[in-house]
Amino acid sequence: MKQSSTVEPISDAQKYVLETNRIGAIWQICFIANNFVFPVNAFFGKEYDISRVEFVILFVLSHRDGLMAWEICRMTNLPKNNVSRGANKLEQKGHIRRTGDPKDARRALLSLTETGWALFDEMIEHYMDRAQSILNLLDADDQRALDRITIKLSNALVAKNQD
Amino acid sequence: MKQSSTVEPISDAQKYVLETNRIGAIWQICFIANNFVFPVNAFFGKEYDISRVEFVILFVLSHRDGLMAWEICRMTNLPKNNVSRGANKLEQKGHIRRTGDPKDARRALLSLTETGWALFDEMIEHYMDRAQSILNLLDADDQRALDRITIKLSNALVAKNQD
DNA sequence: TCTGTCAAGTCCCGTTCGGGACTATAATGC
DNA sequence: GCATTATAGTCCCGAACGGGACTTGACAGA
Repeated sequence: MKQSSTVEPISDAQKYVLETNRIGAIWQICFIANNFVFPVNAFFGKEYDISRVEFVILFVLSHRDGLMAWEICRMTNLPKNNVSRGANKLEQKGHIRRTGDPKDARRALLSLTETGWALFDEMIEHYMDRAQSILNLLDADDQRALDRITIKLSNALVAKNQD
Repeated sequence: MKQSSTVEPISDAQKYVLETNRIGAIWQICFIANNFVFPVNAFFGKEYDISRVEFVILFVLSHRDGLMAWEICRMTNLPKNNVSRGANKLEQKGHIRRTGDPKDARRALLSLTETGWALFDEMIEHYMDRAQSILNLLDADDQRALDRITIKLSNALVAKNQD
């Protein structure tokens, strides 16, 4: 591997940043997230013709069916026009269904169709493999601790964002 | 707060996803990263007219001066055209300087200027405040554990990507 | 029942993004 | 020395993104 003119390998510079940066774990978290999300999205885009936003919608609906678009926005921090577009595309492709709320014509409850479930089940396998191959770089104790702490932090963020 | 027709508050659905999702800590990590990065970028864009990529370049250069664009790409997973654009804009604004390598005309070493350092010092304060306000949702032990584990995982990813 | 306000979703439009082709320079092999 | 390959960086262009205006429908208050 060719090195920079500083003679120092990149991995050393990366480690230096990781270990001395002034925003601590947040930098690492963004680094890990980017390392995971970009390749996976690129793969999904090519393999399944599903964008990041579309996958997130499928993912959320696989846990709670019958959500409205704005609920998905709140749950994921995605802007509503982005979710709107994603939901429209998924509907066009037949992966989700909109059920109008008879009591409120503005509302549309989104839910996965048969083919949507089939697609999601296939995609989530790839996703899990990739996620696990990253997490397996840690030993079992650290994996458990990471899971516990990130759930705690996420829940705290949810609560914080609520008001 | 208006609730969905499912009667269930969104935060409950969010918690459910967080705790039952099949990709584990990776979902949480992406969630936390997005929760942090989006608002901060929006703020920086307005307040300092600095995009995400530009800030990342400043951030990396603040740790290791005199890097080349491709090294920043490797360190951050950003595509090279994006870094190229960011570096050009930062140069136009006078925040970084390109020093041509006399031995290799293709190479240009990037380094922060005085004004670049001044800008970065100001921005990093905001960044640290935001990061800390999120991390402080955890107790001191968990903060330490999270830092330790994410550093370990990041370093492992760096090593994995190397080959 | 009219009017003002709010809420869900869509549309418009300028910006950012990123894959891949391309340019320019250096290194390598014969 | 010349042809080939590799490397650093830029350019082009279509796709994705997101702020904010807009549309439509619901609802509260007088």
